[in-house]
Amino acid sequence: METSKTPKPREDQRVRLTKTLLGNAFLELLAQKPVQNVTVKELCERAGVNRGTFYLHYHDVYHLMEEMEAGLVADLDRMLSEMEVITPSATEEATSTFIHSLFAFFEKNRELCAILLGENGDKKFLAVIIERGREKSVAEYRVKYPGASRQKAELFYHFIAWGFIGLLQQSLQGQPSFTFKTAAAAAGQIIQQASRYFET
Amino acid sequence: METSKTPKPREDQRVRLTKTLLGNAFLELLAQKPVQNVTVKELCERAGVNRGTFYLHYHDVYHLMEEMEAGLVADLDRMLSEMEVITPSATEEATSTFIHSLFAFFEKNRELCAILLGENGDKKFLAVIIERGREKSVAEYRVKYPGASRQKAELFYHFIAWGFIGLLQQSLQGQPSFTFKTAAAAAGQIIQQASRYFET
DNA sequence: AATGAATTCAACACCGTGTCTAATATCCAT
DNA sequence: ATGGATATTAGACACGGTGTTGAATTCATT
Repeated sequence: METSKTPKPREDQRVRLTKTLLGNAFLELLAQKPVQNVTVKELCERAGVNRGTFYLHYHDVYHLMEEMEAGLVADLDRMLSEMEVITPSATEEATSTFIHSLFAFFEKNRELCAILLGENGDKKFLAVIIERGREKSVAEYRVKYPGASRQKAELFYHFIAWGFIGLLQQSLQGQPSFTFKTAAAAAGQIIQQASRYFET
Repeated sequence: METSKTPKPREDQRVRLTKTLLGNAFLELLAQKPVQNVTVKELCERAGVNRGTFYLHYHDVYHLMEEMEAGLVADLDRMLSEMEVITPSATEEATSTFIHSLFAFFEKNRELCAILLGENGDKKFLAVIIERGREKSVAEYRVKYPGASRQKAELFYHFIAWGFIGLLQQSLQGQPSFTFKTAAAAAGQIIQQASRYFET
């Protein structure tokens, strides 16, 4: 038998079209108002799609949003696994380029990410993003700093991850003094210094 | 004339009652479902308050939520101004106790904070909290590390603030390994190490 | 006790929702 | 290219929550 799962017959062209139309219209609306104020009616009108068609694919607006998030997370996972090259002896340069790659990823998907991470954003998305990097990062820390307890590594990771997202979020919101480059550089340096926490 | 502003005739007992009833019922519901699924109807039924009365005080559920947030922020501001004692030469202990105080504050208002900072929480609240501490903290950094540029201080603050909230949020969610004490201690140590960023 | 204000109750039109049907348009495989 | 399958459309429907109103009533304050 061939790959029993995910034969991926590639979605019908019509479906892809309507989904794209809905997605674009959704982004336009989210740039104006929070999700909870986006109505299926106006969304479909803007997209030029029949309201009934929407319900053929999604339960409600939140379902649509989740699907878009899922796509983004899938891309992120793909990127992370590509640089899976485990770095037990991660040099400062390695982590630096890693951080830069992350920033680049979010920069590439700027429009959606700015919305999901901005005010009116979805905190679940934030939680998922952070959870995605947790296991791998904690494992890496414990290799790098053998003396550290699991709890210590977890505490450190959460602090660092949130801090990272904080700078990233500021960049995405278009703060002029928070360029992607400067923010990424700062994140790298701060994290490096903070790592001394393990020598406590 | 007496204090022209905020004569504070103290709200009528009746409105205080209805507001507390609504507030409590709101918290109960928020523990079960996200805000966007809370309906005015069920909220009033649970609170034992007439639906018309609700509209006498609030536009919608979000208005109610904002008022509760505002109260919390006001308390926080009060607490911050009380320890206004500017610490140009802030010792490690001073910042440590400061962090501990912050954790204590959130612990005291645990129920509401856990909701506002948890999944389904309000990202605006997070933004407000962080903005509240920004100016003062940045100013303090620039006194402590005279060589640091404003931008550098801002970058550092955002990273630290988000990291702090990250640990706090984990504690509030009741992660067993993230006690308030351990989380506060970790935050203090990590921040202390990270401060070396200014010596870069 | 009297005044003023807050609450209640019922009713109202309005709007978005979610579902359904039949008709139409479009895709995909043969 | 033609077929059958499938997606989209248009319209209608009941349902439920919304936000507002008016009159009656309860309650707090003086």
